[in-house]
Amino acid sequence: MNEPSTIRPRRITSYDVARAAGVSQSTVSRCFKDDTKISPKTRDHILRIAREMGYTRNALARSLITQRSNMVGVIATAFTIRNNPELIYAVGDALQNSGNSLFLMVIKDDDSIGASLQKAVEYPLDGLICCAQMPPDWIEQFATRGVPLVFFNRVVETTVADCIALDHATAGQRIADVLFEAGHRSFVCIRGPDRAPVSQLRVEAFQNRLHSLGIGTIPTLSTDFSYAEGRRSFLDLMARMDRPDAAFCANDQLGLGVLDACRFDLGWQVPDDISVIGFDDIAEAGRPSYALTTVRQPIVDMAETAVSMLLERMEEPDLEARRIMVQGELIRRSSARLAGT
Amino acid sequence: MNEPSTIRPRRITSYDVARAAGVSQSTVSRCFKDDTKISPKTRDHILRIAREMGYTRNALARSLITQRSNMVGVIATAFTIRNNPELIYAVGDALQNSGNSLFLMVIKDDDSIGASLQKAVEYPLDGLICCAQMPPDWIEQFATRGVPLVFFNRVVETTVADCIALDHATAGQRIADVLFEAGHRSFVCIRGPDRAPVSQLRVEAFQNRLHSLGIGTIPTLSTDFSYAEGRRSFLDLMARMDRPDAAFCANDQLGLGVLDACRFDLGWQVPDDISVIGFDDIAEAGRPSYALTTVRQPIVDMAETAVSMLLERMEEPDLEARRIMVQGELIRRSSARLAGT
DNA sequence: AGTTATTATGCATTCGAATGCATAACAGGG
DNA sequence: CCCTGTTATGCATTCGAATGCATAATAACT
Repeated sequence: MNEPSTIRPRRITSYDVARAAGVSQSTVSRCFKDDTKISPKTRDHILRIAREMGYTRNALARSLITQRSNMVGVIATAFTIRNNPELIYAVGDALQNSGNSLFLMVIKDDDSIGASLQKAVEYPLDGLICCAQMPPDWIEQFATRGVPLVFFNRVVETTVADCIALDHATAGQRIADVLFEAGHRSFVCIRGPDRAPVSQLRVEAFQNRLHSLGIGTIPTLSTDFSYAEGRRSFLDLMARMDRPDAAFCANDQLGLGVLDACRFDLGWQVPDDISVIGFDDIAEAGRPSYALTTVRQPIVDMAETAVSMLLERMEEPDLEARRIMVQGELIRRSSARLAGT
Repeated sequence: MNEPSTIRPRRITSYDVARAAGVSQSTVSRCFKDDTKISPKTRDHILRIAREMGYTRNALARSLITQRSNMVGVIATAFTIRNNPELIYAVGDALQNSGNSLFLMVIKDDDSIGASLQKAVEYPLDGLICCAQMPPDWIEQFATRGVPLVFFNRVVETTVADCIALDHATAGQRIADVLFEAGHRSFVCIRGPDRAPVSQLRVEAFQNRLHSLGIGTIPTLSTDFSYAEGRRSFLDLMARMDRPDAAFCANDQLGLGVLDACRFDLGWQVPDDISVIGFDDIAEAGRPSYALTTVRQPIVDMAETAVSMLLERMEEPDLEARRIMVQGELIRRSSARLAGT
């Protein structure tokens, strides 16, 4: 007896419009497609009535019959969203410009992706941009279902999905080189989470290069990729060792934290006492208060490329898998003593 | 003749599963709902077959019949996304925890909202959280269609939508008061975009309060709410006037820009030469390199509240409209000389 | 075993738009 | 005015799952 006091008003359907306009439902339907032939007279007539009645096409019903939802899923971790809001905007904008919509699935971290993948197939989404790690069987799954898939900054060994990523490893090496050339000989690393592939690639390449240049073990701390952790863990480390020549941080947030730790907690001069290098070139890194030397990750370009790759694959489902490696640009600022200009 | 070489494989439907399991489609359907009675034996049997065949329910088809898409729209401007990525995450997370999905519509600015609104009714979304200005006829539109609507940081005069916003005006006044009490007598304002209501509310309240305290016209510049513009426009202003006692910035990005302008471009001591105050309390404001005095906007709490308001209204469509004003907290840091502790 | 109470299942319809095919309406030509 | 060629419209079906109602199957009692 206690039914909802306000019933959601019944939706106006194409049949309602058809009836009111004295035509068939098919004719109404055709009014909203450009390609079909329909006499201008009836079209105007129907459109007027439709407007008066407040009729709008139901995208869900259309999707059911056209087999396209026009929704593209994006899976992003909390970290990605917080650190690369530009990415979300760029992807959303590009998608919308191509007539698609953005179905955003946020996940705590790479491990909690399951539910989102399930949703992606249930809805069903026309394509997926994934900024997180994905279990191989799921990759397979999307492939067999014919859902185009693009990985963003996660390199995946597969021939059934595209992938665009910064070349973290090369950049990590590069940093090792320029620091070494500039005379630095003792180092520390502040990493992100242990299983963040991005952090891993950057730091390991850095360390390996230095090893091959004859540097011994490099003290390294894992953190959660945040400013606060960067600052705290660096102080931790410095409490138990001598000041190194340089600190390499797996991303800029950590870098900023380390910079502040040096300047405000330890009272060190940067770069005279120590060189600090970050990764990403987020906006704050470029401000004079920080002037963090870093590697630029052109996130907006990458986002746009990711979307076009996806759209291409949506057109042409059996394109060969592409693997785009974007080279990061070393941005020299005053937080590090570097060789060269 | 040139048809797509890879045809998207036909989706496995409940009929397919039914046939394979030797039951009817209805029975398959019922397997995926907890509430309906079905014998454990057949359920297991069907679920096993469904899994083997890779069957997943089609959310679109379900929505068509249940009249619920389980998708909630969020409309956010580029600025909101860039400046409050936390908001996106918090909203997305809260929605997902309640069994809904996030349909994100990004817009360039408040003026380009039209297309998104159209999409919101077409899809159709079960509810809408709008972080932008919306034309009154559209508000009406959603109301008549029975689509719950919550405004975030946009105060709208309406009885048909909820709204949660920071009390920008009171906070603006408060800042005027504390600066005045601390002896500041000459001021400048760096505003955001002219039609950003948030900027308007903050700055006008600040100015009005100072006027009523006997302060004359306050030099004010409109910008685009970014660090770069804050820095640039402040320098512009300082080129044509004497140093004021205090600068009030409509948000923290501007505040950081002004701070850097003072310290790095003008060589001023903050807060000795000038007090700088921002608004929002973004992460960077709290770092020692800036230590910007500001008003905290509890964005994550607000986001969660917005979602619960929406969910409540989705349950109970004719709740009275609520208007929640969140009080900002003044965060005293070292960028301003203030009275009191 | 017979009768009732209780599940468990199936049938048929519904949601709203798109579309292939058939046909009606109309225009143009002789 | 009739015939042909277009163009515009309608009919009927489809997409995939949910659900009220009817009924078959089973369980529970005498």
